[in-house]
Amino acid sequence: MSASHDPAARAAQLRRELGHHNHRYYVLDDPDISDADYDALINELRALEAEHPDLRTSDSPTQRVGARALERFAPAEHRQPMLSLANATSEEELRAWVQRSERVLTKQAQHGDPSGPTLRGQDARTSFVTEPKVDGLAISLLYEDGVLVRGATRGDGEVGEDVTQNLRTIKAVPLRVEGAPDLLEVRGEAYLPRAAFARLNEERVAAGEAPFANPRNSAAGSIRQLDPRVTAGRPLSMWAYSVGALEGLSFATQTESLDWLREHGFKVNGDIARHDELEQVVAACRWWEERRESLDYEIDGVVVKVDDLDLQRRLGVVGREPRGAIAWKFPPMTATTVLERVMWNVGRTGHMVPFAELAAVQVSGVTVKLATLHNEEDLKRKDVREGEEVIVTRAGDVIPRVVSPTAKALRRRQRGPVPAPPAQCPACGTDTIKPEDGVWTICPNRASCPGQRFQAVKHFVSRGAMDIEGLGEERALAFLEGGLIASTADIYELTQETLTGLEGFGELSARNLVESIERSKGQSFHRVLYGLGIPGIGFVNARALTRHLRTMDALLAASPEEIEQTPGIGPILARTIAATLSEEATRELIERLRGHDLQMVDDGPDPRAGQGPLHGKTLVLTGTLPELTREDATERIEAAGGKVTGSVSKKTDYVVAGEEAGTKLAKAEQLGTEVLDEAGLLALLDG
DNA sequence: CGGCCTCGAGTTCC
DNA sequence: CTCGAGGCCG
Repeated sequence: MSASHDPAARAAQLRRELGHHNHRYYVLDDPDISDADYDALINELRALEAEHPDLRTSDSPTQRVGARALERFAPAEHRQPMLSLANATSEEELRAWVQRSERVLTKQAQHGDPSGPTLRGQDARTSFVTEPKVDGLAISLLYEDGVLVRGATRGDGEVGEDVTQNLRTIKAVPLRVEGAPDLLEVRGEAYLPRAAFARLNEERVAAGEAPFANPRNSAAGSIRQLDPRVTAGRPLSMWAYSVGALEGLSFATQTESLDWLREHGFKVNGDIARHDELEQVVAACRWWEERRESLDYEIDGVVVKVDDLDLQRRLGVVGREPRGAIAWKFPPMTATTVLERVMWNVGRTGHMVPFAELAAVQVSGVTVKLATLHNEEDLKRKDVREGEEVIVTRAGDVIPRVVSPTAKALRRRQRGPVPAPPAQCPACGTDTIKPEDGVWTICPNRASCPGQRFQAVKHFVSRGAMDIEGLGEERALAFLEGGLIASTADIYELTQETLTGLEGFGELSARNLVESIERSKGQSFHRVLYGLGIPGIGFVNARALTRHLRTMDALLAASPEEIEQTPGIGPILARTIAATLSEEATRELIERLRGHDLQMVDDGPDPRAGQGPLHGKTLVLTGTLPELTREDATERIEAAGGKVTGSVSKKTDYVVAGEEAGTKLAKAEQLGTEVLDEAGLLALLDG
């Protein structure tokens, strides 16, 4: 067999052979030739393609390493939205989901839908498929006539990023699918095997580079590399788990589609199983959880799907979540480590806030060194001591939290003292006090404690208050320490001249900051009031007060009794608010801000005037909406007479669910609260 | 009195 | 997002 005879035929043969070897090696994990022999084949093909550029095809194995770097990724619109999944965190929720699915199907069947679901006996019953929920990056692969034409990330579910060049470098991604229908979209999870991740990190450390925090992050980061050669250097793999858009072929069940994918060169997890009974589903979830640590890939749960694809479609979509599938999430991971020290911070209102310094430990994929201890009472209740072992978790899988001492720590005969709040404020050294009836030890130096002032400035510039872009935590601290500002009002006296030349400031950034400070003067009165940081006036109460009393002058002149007339404000809050407002320091701050033309009058709609379409309705927002920001949505709901609260209860009329809706959506389902997506909300707003 | 709500605070990733 | 404390309201 000589290349000189017929280059085209030889090239085709090499491609076929290399495709076979790639599949054996990367998908089946069972190579049948040596690496050297493989290299010889690919080099021969490269040489051939270099000599005859017209022989180079986009599905050639040599094209797995893209040639040039991109400037940024093009948007890639999904043929079918890539939805997120509802979560079940307990067996009960999983059972509830199964029962609910079957109930919905039964109801549809009873309504005599002629093409209704298959019934077995009285109730609609179906089989379920359990699949590992791999912690990686969801991707979509689009094949036209069997050739990979586009690979995309999930993005917002509607539009992702075109990362075709990078996905081509993944050996488990077939570039060509023999016997594929006209159009085929395969969905899967790109991930970095644990062993490969460990190796990669060793190499990075050896090369003096920072190691990656966890396989998930490095997989996501690798795929979003602009230069595909970097991606090619990362040993990524991919599990295929479903078929999206499809033309020229159809599947009756999830199982059938997975079998097809497996037979056509995709890597499909071999432990995916089908079950007829709920008990088997639960058992499978437990089985995965037990094996979790021993797998070569990270999983954070199990996806349970209704096997019958027609039934899946019938179950429909609520919010952004298909009802035909659910993610059974493993309980948040905990870890054991040593509580090295209990430290204290000063909160905005002067509270001493304890936090834990921990011996660094991995908790569900990230390194944790600090964790909240909440407050003094909580600290006492938890019964932890410095130098002892504690259990750490991540609340909502995000915020590190000390749960309790370990059993071992509790068994110690001689335990250290219960950590006590400091006698002096850690920020200003003033003697702390603990009011008789209070839970918190406080720093009484409200006016000039640098800790409290920092918190006050941080709060004032924050997103919910004046939202001053370019003035974050770090700069606020630098300005305070540099003596540039002493209070929030001083922010409005910063000029381009004072800023230019300061550490980190050029002419441009100085101008930008001055501009955004100027812009913040347009923020509405309720934001200003909230920004003052008066105890008891959070975002909601600020809104209520400005609505009710309309102007700063009216508020300053109001007696506690008058303030109490505001909906949501009772006698206790009214008294403390009036007291704080009458303090000299508060008055002075307000007058200075007024001097800088901040809004002191509510120009919003008078709630008594309009009766909007949402009048008297309570809504809860959860997840990320496709278009509206949370603030926009809140504003529009309120303009329509509705109220937005933070948690779902019996009083909630609607839950508006977006991307990655959390527990609130689950709660809504449980209570039977009506769930809307953004379009549904907009429709309501229009009446 | 009990349910519901708001406030205030923390932290890590990108 | 999540939690505890505690105020508000029916």
